[in-house]
Amino acid sequence: MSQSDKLNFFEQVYQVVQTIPEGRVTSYGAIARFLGAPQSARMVGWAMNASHLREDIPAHRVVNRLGLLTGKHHFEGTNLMQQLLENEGITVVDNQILNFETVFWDPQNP
DNA sequence: CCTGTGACATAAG
DNA sequence: CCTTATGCCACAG
Repeated sequence: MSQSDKLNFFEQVYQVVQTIPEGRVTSYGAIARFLGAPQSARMVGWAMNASHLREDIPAHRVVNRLGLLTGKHHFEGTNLMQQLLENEGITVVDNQILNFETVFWDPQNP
């Protein structure tokens, strides 16, 4: 293997995001760390920004480490991200996920 | 090639 | 609680 042994960073992010089960969420840092770049969480966010180019990317399940819906403005409307999360049984108040640690899903420790 | 930008994380004051 | 600053890397222009 020479060229495809290492997938693009974006692809890796999408792979992980698609693995997030319903009713669960994860953080950019957790994904970055899973990919071996704990200090490159921004790349995850950047990948999510381009997630609209992909399908089946539940970006609403990815929030920052505080459980804050920092990227909700990238969804249509003003509360679509929250609606999607609540639709999966996640409670969101003031753009923040309640019981974040309870619904948190670690790609390295499912 | 260089610069700006970004849905983050962490540290410091 | 707040704002700054730094690191990290990919991409657009």
